[in-house]
Amino acid sequence: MSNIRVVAELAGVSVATVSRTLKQPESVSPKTRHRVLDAIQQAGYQPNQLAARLRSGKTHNLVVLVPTIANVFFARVISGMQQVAHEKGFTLLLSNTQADEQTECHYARMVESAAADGVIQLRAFNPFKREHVNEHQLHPMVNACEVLDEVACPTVMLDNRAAAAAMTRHLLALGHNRIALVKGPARSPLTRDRIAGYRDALNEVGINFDEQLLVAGDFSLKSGYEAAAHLLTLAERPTAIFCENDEMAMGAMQCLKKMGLRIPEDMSVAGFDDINFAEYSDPPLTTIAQPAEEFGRTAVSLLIDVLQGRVTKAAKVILPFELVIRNSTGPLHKQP
Amino acid sequence: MSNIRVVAELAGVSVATVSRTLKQPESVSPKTRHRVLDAIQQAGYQPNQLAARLRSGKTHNLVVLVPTIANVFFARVISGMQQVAHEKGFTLLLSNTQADEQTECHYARMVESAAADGVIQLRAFNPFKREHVNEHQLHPMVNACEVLDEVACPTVMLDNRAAAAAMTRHLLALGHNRIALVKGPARSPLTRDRIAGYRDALNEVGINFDEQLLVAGDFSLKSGYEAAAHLLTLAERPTAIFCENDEMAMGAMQCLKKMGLRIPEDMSVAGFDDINFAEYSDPPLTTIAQPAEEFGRTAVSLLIDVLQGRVTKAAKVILPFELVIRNSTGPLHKQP
DNA sequence: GCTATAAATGATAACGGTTACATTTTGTAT
DNA sequence: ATACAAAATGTAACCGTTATCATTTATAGC
Repeated sequence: MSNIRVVAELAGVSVATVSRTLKQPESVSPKTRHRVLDAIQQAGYQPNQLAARLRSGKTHNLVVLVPTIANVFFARVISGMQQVAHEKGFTLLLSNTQADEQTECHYARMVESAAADGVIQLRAFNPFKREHVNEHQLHPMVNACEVLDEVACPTVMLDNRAAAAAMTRHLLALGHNRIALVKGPARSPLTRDRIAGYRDALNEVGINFDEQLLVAGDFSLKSGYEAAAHLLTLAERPTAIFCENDEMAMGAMQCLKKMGLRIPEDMSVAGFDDINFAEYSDPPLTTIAQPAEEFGRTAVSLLIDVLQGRVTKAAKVILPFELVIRNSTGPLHKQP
Repeated sequence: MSNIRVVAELAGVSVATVSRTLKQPESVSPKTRHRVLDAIQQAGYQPNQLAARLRSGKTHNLVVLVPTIANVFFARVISGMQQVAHEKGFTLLLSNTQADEQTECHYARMVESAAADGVIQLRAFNPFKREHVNEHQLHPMVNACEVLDEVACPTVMLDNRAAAAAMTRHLLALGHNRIALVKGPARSPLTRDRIAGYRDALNEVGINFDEQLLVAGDFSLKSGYEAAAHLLTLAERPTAIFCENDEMAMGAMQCLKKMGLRIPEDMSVAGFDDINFAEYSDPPLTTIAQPAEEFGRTAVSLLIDVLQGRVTKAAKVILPFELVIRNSTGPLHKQP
């Protein structure tokens, strides 16, 4: 592999001139510029990024900590990240952490060991050690999707509370007054906020919160199925099930249909995220649309701003949601 | 950020000894080892990877070229890759190429510019320039999922032809003799192989191939929907639809149900991949299960072997598939 | 105590760029 | 032609490691 010295010799100039030809072409006279470019061509020269990065101290790598890539929503978020990263000359180092804190810390440490410039964390966990926390200094990190409130860190989020309230109001407006909520992972702030929104909406119309109607889930199809199965065993069944993501809603629908219930006549079902499959489920799913790709795009762009010193405050960017009403929710039908 | 010199001074040894303490601890006497480790601790020293990589010429980065991360199947493949990469101390540089050749070449060039050691390509396209092809030298590349036959390159694949034949035989055995096939992207070898398998099975029982029953698709839910809609307009309708992936099968089912057809009584539908949603669709989808995570694991492991010179031939690893029969396929019911 | 050998450590040159500073060349005004 | 500023180019230090080779120190055998 040829290096800058070979090119310099070939062009009959110094290595500095070769470097300048590539980095600041305007500072090199047209005729030497041509000579150098010809030599580069001839030598098949590709500048060694490692060397350049070592000298400049910038890796142009961004670590992405994602709990599970196999999650359709996250896959879309990453897709958006990739787009902006590519445009701005950055590369994404992907880490599928399975929500394992040790793995997250391991990858975050790549920043300290100069293997990456910054981190995008899609989960509510701070992978940086306390010791390194400098009160007035931002970590080179951006938090997206799931809010990490303990640490001052630029964040891209949805108003989950408002979104959950909007969906709950939609169900209430259809006449439902026993609405079950299938939660996400217990510790997630996302879950907490959505529960809050759900309660807000119930309070508005004076319906008492019933603990029984809150069921644990983990965002998987299976947990949605099981949650629905559990709800059907209750003495006082709900008439609507609001799931904190679409996968669980689809799992729940599968269970309900298997038990012979019609959707939405016998039970309304709602989801959250508006994944591709939501539109194609049977019946098509009522859900909250989140701008997944936009989450990714904004997060990367924000992180680059932080790295380049253009952002110095832990700003929060709130992205809009949309209530998408399809056919899985409908008016309450009185049981005969 | 403290460097190796600071640590060396702190421990009262040379930089070489510090380096050795970390890389080959056995070559350092126990007492200096302790002294050095203490100094490292005290200085909060993290070796600079950029420097180490520049010197050693290895980046421990692998570029992954994936057409669309948002594809559920690929997401699982990447998940498997990540697992092995992490275990072996490698990092994945993710590139969502949207099947754009220019983007693919751009990322592949990272190998030449020392930003990555190798490439895993999930699509049938060679991102390396011809000029660099050395007849007897392997590219630092592994091809997975979609076979790239023009270039000698280690490959991880499924016997798509056999799998498609197996599914077609299953449908034939149920009494279907007009079986439609919804294809993937036209240029894909994967599509070509699956068509070949489909024809193999038809030939075995002496059914003539009908061009009309071959419909174009692009692996999206929408294209499955449209393909089904088209098939329903045919004068001689098929009684079964075999889609080259599960998303299209789910799109097709949505269309059929909307048109009032029952599945499988009026029309059997089969997919390919066995994504999570397949089990939870209505009805649960008959499909070909592919070991997606295993694709990823094998690909990474193979690439590392190539990089370390343990593999010098363009070996093909063929992974097993499994015919998963659920309820979307059933015996032919004669129309009244 | 004295070699011969092995083990541990040190000094220093790479790795391949970038960049501050020094030097040369070019251009312009007198 | 001369002086002087501006533009172009060259020189060499530097980024933080690792690897090679030389040197010192420990170990063993006699």
